Amino acid sequence: MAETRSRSNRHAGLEAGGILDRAIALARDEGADALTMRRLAAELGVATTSIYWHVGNREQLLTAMVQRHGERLAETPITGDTARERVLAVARLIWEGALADREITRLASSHGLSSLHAQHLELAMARELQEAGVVGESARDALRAITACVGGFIVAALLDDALPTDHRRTSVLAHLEDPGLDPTTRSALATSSHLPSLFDTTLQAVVDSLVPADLSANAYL
Amino acid sequence: MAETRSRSNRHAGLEAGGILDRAIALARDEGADALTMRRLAAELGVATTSIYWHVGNREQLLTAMVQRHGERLAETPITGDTARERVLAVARLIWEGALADREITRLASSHGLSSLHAQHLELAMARELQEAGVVGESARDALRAITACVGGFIVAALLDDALPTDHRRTSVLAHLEDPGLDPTTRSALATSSHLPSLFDTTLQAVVDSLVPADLSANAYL
DNA sequence: ACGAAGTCTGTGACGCTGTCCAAGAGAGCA
DNA sequence: TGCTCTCTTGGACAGCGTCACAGACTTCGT
Repeated sequence: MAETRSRSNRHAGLEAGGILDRAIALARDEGADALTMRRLAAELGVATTSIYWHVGNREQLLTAMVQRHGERLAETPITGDTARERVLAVARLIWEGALADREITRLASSHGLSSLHAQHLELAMARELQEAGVVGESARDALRAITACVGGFIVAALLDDALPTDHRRTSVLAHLEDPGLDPTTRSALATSSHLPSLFDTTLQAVVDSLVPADLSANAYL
Repeated sequence: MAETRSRSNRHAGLEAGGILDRAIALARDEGADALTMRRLAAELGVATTSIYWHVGNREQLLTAMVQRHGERLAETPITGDTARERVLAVARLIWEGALADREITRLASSHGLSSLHAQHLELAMARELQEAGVVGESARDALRAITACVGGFIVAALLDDALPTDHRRTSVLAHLEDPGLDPTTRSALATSSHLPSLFDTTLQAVVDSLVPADLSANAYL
């Protein structure tokens, strides 16, 4: 009965996995800023140093959190008739997964861990690219280009709901005087785009430019 | 002789502009992390509180820095035969300007000030879009999509040279096992793409999908 | 010429952060 | 019982942004 949970509950039953889950929950529920070592320790009813013992310092904590969270993102099945469509579908999965838990994404993005966060989905995209006939350096470059654009849209979406109103891009651009600019455009710039649909059309174009059209499904092999 | 420099050198000849320039230089020369209030004050030979007096708190300092730096970015003339080409040229200007002073870009990007940083160039892009016949909400959406992709590439480039080797994306992806993946692709994933050329081809595709081809230069008007 | 008003500067503190040393408590084994 | 290994803790350290307060200097009104 005391043997079952491995050998790690010597004192307080604290283990790395539980710390990570609690950290993820804390960031998701109360924002990325709420995730401090002390706050997380308090949440666990433990001294700060215990986190260091089990997980390591803050950077290691964030890395492990993002990795763990990223594994869950890759569980959704990929749908689509052609490989080309499935490439786009994976892009959409990255996008949706990132926005579903924005605070984790924010944490990952501000610490250069986005690649780690989406690594499994990127691998899935590499597989779909291969099935579409894109391999080797072309696959590497296609993957890079697509994920760069996806990442850009994610950052844009994160900024849209976290920025103080006075330097959102809508206000920034609208407050810039330009006599030559069409008044229709000018007033449109003060409103915000519908990012999900913009994401779809833009990434469609990017994927189409990088992945050849379906040559009855056997261009390579 | 003492009247010439306006009326602002009451005590130490300190003024907002000088503080901002020094802050920009400090960030550029010694990295974004070196820019602390105390460090900047020491650099200026002044107490920290003086910065608060002239510029404001850290967020206001960063905002003013980014704004000032962004104005200089917009001084480069825009070249290109068709309006469509000039849209791409502006995108390239944003990209190159951002990478020329990476530390400032890093500062802007990590504080949600990227729109502010590139605001003048974005306005220039709006003008070129208008000349290409894209106005109103279409212009707003095109601008948004293009800048999102540009931003994504910029973030990707910043990460490439600032990340510890062990969780760069090349290592991250290469260390992921997948039996079904083509060995050529697998080894290519361990190398890094040439971002500048990838940027060009990708943004070419994005712009082409959003901006109609040149209808002998007078589609609108 | 003298004092009041306004403008700028410096001192020093507050609460917060990540980090870690050194000491202790508990379990298992001899 | 005592030794060892694993885990937990308290408390400190240096650094950060921020600001209340008091002092110094200039300018102006009288």
